[in-house]
Amino acid sequence: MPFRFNYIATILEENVSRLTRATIRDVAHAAGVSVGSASRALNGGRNVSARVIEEVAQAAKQLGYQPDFLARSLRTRSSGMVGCLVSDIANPLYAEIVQAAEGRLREAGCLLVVASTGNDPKREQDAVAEFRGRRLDGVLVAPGSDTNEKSWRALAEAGTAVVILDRDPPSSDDGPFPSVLVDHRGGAVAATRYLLGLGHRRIALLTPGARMRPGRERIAGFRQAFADAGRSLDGALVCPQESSMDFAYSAALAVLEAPARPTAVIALGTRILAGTLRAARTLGLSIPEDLSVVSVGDTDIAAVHTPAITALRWSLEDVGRAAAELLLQRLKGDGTTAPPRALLPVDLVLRESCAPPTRT
Amino acid sequence: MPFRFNYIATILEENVSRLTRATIRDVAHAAGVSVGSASRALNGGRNVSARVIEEVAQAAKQLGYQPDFLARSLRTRSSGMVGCLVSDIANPLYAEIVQAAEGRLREAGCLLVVASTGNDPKREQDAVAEFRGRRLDGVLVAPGSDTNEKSWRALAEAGTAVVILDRDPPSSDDGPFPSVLVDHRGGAVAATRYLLGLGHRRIALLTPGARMRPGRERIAGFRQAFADAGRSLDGALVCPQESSMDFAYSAALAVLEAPARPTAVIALGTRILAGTLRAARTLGLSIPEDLSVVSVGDTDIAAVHTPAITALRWSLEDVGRAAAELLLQRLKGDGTTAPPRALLPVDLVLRESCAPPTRT
DNA sequence: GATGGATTTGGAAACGTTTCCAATTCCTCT
DNA sequence: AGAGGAATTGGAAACGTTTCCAAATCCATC
Repeated sequence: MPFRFNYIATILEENVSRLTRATIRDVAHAAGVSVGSASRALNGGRNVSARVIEEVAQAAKQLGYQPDFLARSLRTRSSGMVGCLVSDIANPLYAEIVQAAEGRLREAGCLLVVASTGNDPKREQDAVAEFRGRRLDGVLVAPGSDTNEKSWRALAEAGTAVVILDRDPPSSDDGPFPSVLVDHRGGAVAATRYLLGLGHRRIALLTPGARMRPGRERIAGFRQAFADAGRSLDGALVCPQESSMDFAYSAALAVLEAPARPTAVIALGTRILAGTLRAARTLGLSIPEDLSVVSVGDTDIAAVHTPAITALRWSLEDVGRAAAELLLQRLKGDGTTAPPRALLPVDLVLRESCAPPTRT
Repeated sequence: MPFRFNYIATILEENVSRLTRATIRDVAHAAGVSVGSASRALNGGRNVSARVIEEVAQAAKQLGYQPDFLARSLRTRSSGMVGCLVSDIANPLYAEIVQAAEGRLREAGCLLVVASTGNDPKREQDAVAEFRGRRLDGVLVAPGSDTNEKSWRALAEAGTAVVILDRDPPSSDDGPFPSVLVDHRGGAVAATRYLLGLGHRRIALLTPGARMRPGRERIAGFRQAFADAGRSLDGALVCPQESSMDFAYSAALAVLEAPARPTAVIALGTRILAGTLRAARTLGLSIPEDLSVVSVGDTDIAAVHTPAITALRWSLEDVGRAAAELLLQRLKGDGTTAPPRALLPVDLVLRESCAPPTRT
């Protein structure tokens, strides 16, 4: 059928000269069918004859046809894009989650757009609005603060599927969102119980604060482990603090210089761990003889340090993938079922940084 | 004008009941103007009377109108989105770049979509095609391999603005892309010269290989510093190697156990640094007395280690921001000017891990 | 007050899809 | 062979914008 080839040649030539891509109209024309049929043939092939599918596929291939997702999205009201909103993408904690989520979403043909908020509620709300304007199909979000009502409201009103990353929505809000939670409480219990089991009684929990779910849960777990063991907890040993490096150092120093110095420390986060290790060195405390250390979060530093630091570990990859999964499920499903909730385990990785306390 | 308020009320009611958002048509109708005028009034206000602008703005506000970016993009052929393609977003190296780029792009009203390729050329090309299909305005990309012709071709044919992150396109290709490069060579020269100046003669360069620009440039800088000093370079001291943690450890071990063991090591990357430090510990070599160490890349480990490790540092934030800047410039401009090229400096951060070699 | 140009306006045509609807074709069964 | 239903098809209407074009209005000048 020379006609078709001529036609294709014509279109190709036009495209080259105009620097414009082939549209489905070109494909349809080249295949000698209507636009509607071409569309049907290209998508799934519901209600099209095999012949048409074949013809269209061939024409599409010859023209190098690539569908325009924008146009499709406009029509179908689904952009095939998902947003991820975290305070700081550069934070390895979030970076790995983003990475894993992107992987799963790509399998489903979704793109992931990222935005960091720098913990600014204003920017959080702006980003949600922006996402909404772009008709993103869903959002993975770790609000910078659990308690900012406005942000939660913005999410509720965004009208897209939402999955929360390791945060607790204010309980009262209308229909909590699906969420992926990490069992920080269980982890803290395990770590504390372990130290108690080694014989430690004065244990310091160095935490950047209880503003958000992870911190809250860890503190709760810490207390719970003491309660379970029938031991009373010296409240002063929970030390909420800022997490800047220098501050962590001086705070750790203060704790370790106290008259009844703790014999074990649970350090939350990279910075606090680093500050603690440095403080221990400054004071000439050797680990684990003079001081046992557990890191919450298994970072490079914990793994590489000498001695290697016992750490609580959870899979960020799982968090990301579970979040993507939940979201996809939400997008497919009718959304009428109760919001699902994934709780991911935390493991205690035993290394060399803990030992029974020496009597002094 | 009760008519208008009634109308607005009607639209709002419809929207609530249909769960559909107000369109520009609604706004125009509510304001009593044509759709065209409404559009003009909402964008910039070129060729519209002040009265119309006012009316439209008010109607838009009352209806909670939010423009639909998809529709706009379809019409204007510009999606306001930029892609970022790297091997691994979770790698802190890239994560920070992404973070910075996103910040700058947001200022310009662009969204950033990310994709990681896992160093798979196939996925790289797929992603470029996907981006193209979504009509992304541009791409920031760090190809997983400098040498894969196909990937470069895919980029060239993508028809979008491209900015390369710290990679060298094959020289011959048609019109190289704008790029943001880091002066790894200069950094390597500085580090090597510094060690030579301290009196070191046997210096090992532990590198994950020369497959990509950063490695190549560092090796070149290393050689150059020797040449500049009029010293001959023992070729064996350049040790290309895989960068898995265990492998890095055993490789470092092998180097440090060699008969004429090097008195200084330049370690490229987190893993190799960690492996080197561990190997030194294993062999009972103390730093810096028995072994001087320079880290290429200023990571947590380098900064926190005891002794703190002297490191080559460059600003990932600058890389990200410069890349975004270049891309935006490219998007605004006619693109006819020569592709710009940003070269970012590398600094040697002096810490405690280097000293003159002891005569043994 | 008519003339002319500049400004503002409304209507409609894109942008590239998908999907609805009616019309056509194709089977199968009487 | 004709009827009836299922499958396929073409044409057109959306989706929500921006932008083009021609018509209408304005304002100053003659």
